[in-house]
Amino acid sequence: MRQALHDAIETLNRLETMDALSNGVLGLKELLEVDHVVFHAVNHSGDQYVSATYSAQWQEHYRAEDLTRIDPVVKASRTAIRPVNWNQLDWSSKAARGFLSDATDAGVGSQGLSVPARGPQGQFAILTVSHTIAAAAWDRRVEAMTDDLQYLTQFINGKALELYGPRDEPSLPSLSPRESDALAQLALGKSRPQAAEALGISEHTLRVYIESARLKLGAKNTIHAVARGVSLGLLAI
Amino acid sequence: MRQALHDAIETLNRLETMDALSNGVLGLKELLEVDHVVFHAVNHSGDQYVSATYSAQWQEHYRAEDLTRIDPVVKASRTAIRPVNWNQLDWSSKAARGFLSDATDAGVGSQGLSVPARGPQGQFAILTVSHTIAAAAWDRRVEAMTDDLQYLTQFINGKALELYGPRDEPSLPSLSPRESDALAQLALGKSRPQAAEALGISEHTLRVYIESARLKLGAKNTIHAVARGVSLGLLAI
DNA sequence: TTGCGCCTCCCCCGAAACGGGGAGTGAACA
DNA sequence: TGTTCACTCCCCGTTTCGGGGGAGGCGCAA
Repeated sequence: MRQALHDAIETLNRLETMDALSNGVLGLKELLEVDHVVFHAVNHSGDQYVSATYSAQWQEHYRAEDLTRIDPVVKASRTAIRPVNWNQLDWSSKAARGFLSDATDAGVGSQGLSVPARGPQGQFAILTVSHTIAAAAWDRRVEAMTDDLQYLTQFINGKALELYGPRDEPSLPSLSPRESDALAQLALGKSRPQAAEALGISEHTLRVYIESARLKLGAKNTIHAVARGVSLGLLAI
Repeated sequence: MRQALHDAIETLNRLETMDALSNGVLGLKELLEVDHVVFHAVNHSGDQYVSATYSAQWQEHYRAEDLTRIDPVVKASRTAIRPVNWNQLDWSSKAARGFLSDATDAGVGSQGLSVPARGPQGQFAILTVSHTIAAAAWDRRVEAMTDDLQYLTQFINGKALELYGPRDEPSLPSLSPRESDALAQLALGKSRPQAAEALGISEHTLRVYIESARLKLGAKNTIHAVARGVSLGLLAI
């Protein structure tokens, strides 16, 4: 399977459009021998990019109801270091059980594994495989495929970012070390007087750096500048 | 080499302390057949964690001069999707050339490859291997080792986060969807009136969500709350 | 039935931030 | 030599923020 995986990755690597990549992702269903495969990039300027083998009906329902806001899989994956086995999610709330029930009715699969991947500018994506199978059998398959899926997910995410990326941030801003320091101090919770003191400069000087950084980031205000700095990975916090 | 890599990862996986992981990282130098290996976690509450085979003198100099602020490798890796070959960095500025000169004098190695890795809460780390070799020969080695290094880096980063993580964020906050929405709108650059309008609520209501989210995040002010929300991956932006 | 969380809305006032403006020095580069 | 960038500092009026307070309805779980 590992050689087939490597071949699949080489094939994916040659693709040059998001549509082709999307089709390539859908094709992984046979290779991975699961009911469904989903690549779900949650952050792209607030938009979402989904490539899934789920039914069009379920995908439309998910989108229309904005289920990303309450999807326990997305919630858990956002803060996960390792891949998330659906078995280990908290399904205790009524909303989560309702969601799972609706999803199962829609043919999503009773078991799943979701692998998070992150990009340099705060982008976040999940590769999910799901299957209808007994929990114990699924756990064994999960143990066998986790390493390969992590590599596959990093690769697909990297490829998606490369294909999509130039539109995200045509020209990534560069902050001077002091500009970065100024925003970082604010991001760490310091007030302006405290930030100025921490950096050994006056509040007036700090303000100049904040303003300059704000303009470079194309931000509308200081909160926006800090948010962009953090999500672009420009602040050492 | 791949079987040896897999064995090394299994050994690393059994480690239970950061010191042991650090020693394990140092030991990768022989396996990878390079002059130096460095695991450099740049974000841990603003602190840095470094495990490197560089000389103690260079490490102390790097720390004392806070060279992370100007290190072109760190700068490029922060925003990189793929591993960064030092050959492809911008060494044109005097500061960058001075840095490279000092580093080379300190025995760092003339060529390097740096692999970025990210954590769910905005953590950022780099696994760097460096070697003194001709550029063309290095490029060939890079091509051969990139996939393995990406997997190795994700693994070490994940392990480091697991070992270190409980101290980072003992209890990860959970925001209600509306709280998250409120901060997300601010993070996207909207003023409070605009954010309220976008969400279809009053400014007073928005303020309640901002305050509530701020308390849950343990933030000192709104900027801090947004920064934490973004870096913790809690905001869909 | 009670308590809690989420979502919704309002008021006052002092402190802080913002938006506009002004200025300087030193180093590096064309 | 002139320009640009980074780093440094100051003023003032207006706007926004944050800390304090108040209130309601709805749904869910114990």
